[in-house]
Amino acid sequence: MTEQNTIGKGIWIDKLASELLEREKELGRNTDLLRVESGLGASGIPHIGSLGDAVRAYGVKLALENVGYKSELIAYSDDLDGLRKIPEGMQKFGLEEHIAKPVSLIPDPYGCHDSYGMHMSSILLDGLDKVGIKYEFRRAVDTYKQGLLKDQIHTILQNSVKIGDKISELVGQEKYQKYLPYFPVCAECNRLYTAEATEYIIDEKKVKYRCHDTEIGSKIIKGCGHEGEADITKDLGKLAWKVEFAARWSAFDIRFEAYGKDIMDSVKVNDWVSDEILKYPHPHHVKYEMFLDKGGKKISKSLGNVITAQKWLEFGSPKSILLLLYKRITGARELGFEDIPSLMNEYNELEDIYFGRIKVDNQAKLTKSKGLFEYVNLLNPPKQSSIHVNYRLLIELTKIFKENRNERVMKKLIDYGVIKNPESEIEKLIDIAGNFADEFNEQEKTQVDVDESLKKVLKILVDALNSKEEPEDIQNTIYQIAKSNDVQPKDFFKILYQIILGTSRGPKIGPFISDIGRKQVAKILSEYT
RNA sequence: GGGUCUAUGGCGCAGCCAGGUAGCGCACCGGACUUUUAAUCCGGUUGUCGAGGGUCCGAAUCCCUCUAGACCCGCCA
Repeated sequence: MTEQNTIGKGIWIDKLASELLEREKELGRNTDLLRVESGLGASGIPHIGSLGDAVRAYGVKLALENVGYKSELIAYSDDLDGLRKIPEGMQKFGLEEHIAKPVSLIPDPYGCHDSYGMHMSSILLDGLDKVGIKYEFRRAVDTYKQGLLKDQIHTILQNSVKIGDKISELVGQEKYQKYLPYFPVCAECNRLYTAEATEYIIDEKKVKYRCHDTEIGSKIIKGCGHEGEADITKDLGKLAWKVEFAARWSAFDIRFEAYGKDIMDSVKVNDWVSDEILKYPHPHHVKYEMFLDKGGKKISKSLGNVITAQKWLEFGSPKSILLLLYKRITGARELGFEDIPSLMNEYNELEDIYFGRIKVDNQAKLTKSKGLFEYVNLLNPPKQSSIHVNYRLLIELTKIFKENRNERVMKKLIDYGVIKNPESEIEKLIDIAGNFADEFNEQEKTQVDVDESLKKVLKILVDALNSKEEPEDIQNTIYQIAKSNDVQPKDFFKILYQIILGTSRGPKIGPFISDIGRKQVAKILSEYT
């Protein structure tokens, strides 16, 4: 790669934006405003993957602006989605009766938002706010209530036979050859999937439906038997996913939307519907892999399996999230909180490259790294480098110091020569590193076996620590005590680490004991004598 | 049935999307320091880049075929 053919800042986002622009030119569409869209689920607790969808779309918006176009991100919450499953940890709220109702019609069990759906969406929006993403928020419930999609719904229902056949051909799903791709909300019981629409009365813009028992997953949802007609311009209902995107793209004039591979088939159908039925050239796409939970690791157990932005931010900076999401788009990823430390350090490395403190010979890599750094800073990079402290070092230090943590870790960092003066920037890092240490420190309470001879030796050490010994001598003292009492120093040190740190290794023990405080250590050790 | 991704030292991974010196962490070996543990620091070893073919001056990277594994869709959204 040379200077002249670098697109934008040189990363995949720029390439995507340039593909998009090329396509728009070919189509000859107006490019005054290029809208990008991201969908938010509102039926469950938003995973960092849902955040990723919006963050990446925002990246494309930035890339478009960077080359002189106006762009806007629509964050669309599908809060007409029906509640199908009660999320982990929410069984206590008695949501059973609301199963199959649109999440925007279910009261917020936490009582802080106007509905269950809004509560969930807000968690995601809060995450976006915290990492600095700007967006225009729209809700499905308002979109349908205001009839913004009524023309598209009308066209789709008029062509339902053609669409049903095409869905069957493209993805092998035959359901829509029988039913309309539109689900009214039952006027009697407020449920969504139970109302089956069989006929569209074109002149009246109404669908006929009957509320019957239906199966979701392995559960049977009882319908109320109501038969009625729903006005698609007024009454509540929603298009099936296989056609809904297309309606929205056309109505909102969306030019770009990324999607996860799990909805690949839906996108395929929607592209066709958009192009052929609604006569709106579908937006440019990029497909991404889903984030998977780490297999076989215990880390998620205490936390539930959901990695939310909020939880991530307890342990890592907003930039670590942006780095995760902007560094690449391809490739299946197993993701866990244990990835945070390397991302924190990787950001520092990028910053060093950006400010020329690390030399990179390969011009292409240099351009890419700099570009990535700019995107992680949302194309508003800092003027000066921040102070860098290795995040893993911070975690180790915060493991050791639990009391007066900030002050003592800061002092250690100054001792080590990592920093010169206490900095508020570093204070924040110590806080989150401390959170990480507290949450993930393997408190395996390894049963420390202390036999009689060891007890004796420990007692001698406790006495020694309680005397007025100089800290410099602690290391030697321990060694001497072990040796003169026929205990292998190796074993003795190991036992000490186990008692003090809960691990079998650690920092040099003499200075370490004086860091914690001799009296304190003596007290801990005496419990084993 | 349809589709996507992954395969790189002993282990875990980066590099691939825009071809140009195969890299990192852990482990391992050696040295320094330490009164022999540990920690720290310095140095070092480890690779037919899953297999085969193609394009190219040049392929881990691009194209095709194959093998193995993971996941998604074929309820719903």
